[in-house]
Amino acid sequence: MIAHAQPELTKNQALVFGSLSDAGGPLTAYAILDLLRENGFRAPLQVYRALDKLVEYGMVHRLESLNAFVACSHKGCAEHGTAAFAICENCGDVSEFTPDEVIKLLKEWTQAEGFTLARTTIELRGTCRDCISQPN
Amino acid sequence: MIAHAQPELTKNQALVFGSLSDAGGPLTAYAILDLLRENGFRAPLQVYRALDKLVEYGMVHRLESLNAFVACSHKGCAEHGTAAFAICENCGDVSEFTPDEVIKLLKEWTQAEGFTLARTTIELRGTCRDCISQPN
DNA sequence: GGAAGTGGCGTTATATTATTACATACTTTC
DNA sequence: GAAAGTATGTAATAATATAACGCCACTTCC
Ligand SMILES: [Zn+2]
Ligand SMILES: [Zn+2]
Ligand SMILES: [Zn+2]
Ligand SMILES: [Zn+2]
Repeated sequence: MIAHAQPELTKNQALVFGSLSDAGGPLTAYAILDLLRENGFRAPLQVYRALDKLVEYGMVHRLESLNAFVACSHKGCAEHGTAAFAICENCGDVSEFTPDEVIKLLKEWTQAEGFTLARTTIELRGTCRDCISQPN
Repeated sequence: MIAHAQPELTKNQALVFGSLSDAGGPLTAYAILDLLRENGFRAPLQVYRALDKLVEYGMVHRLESLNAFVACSHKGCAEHGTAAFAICENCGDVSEFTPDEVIKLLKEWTQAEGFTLARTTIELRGTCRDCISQPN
């Protein structure tokens, strides 16, 4: 949908994206900061500035209900339609998916309302299959 | 969907709900606190505790992408299905709606995934009809 | 009545998340 | 080389949210 070529990342952007990719799940900005202190990071703004760009490039998604960030789950972060997220409140796992039919319905609603849609947040909170089947 | 009888509100809950109803739009917890200082409010917890209950009762909704709260737009706050919100980034207006078909599709996804859904956040950001037609 | 439990409230302090402001450095463009 | 644009570093602060403690009112159970 949003067509971004895979951009050259600056040093800080690459470090932040690496942290998120390695984590394999959501991290808060301050968690990233702590991970990157050994790489010379000293202040939150270094993280937030990189995150702003990475989100703009579509390589990282912001989870509004967690105030956290997660690397896009797609290979090479190819551009894709609006994403939705299922967040397990037990283990913290986040599943990204692309509910095209849902997006289509929401777009129809906005068009009927005359609302110009810029950005859509869809976040499901609950318990993932693994946590249900393995109650610890 | 969620069946809550209209509960008796405590004094603080009534004050907070009144602020949100009067505002006719979203307020942050600290904005509510400032509004209620003349009513004796002194600390954020007084607001947050009331908001927790009001959200639990379904009378107030939390807007995750704004870190703000809004009174339910339904008369008497009758229980209703999962709500979605269209938020105008120009004028701040928030429209609450109940996209039942969207919710149905999302539920189908969660059932297929074995994900036990507890709570759904759907927030659309953009520009409302009025702000489009009256560009200031 | 008294003990124990529950829920709301008030207050202080603190934690967490995010931005403002200003200075420096480097690159691209003309 | 000047100008503009972009990335960076740093300190300070703003904005959002919770922890911890004690008090009071009320209920329930013996
Ligand atoms: Zn993605
Ligand atoms: Zn889980
Ligand atoms: Zn509602
Ligand atoms: Zn508007």
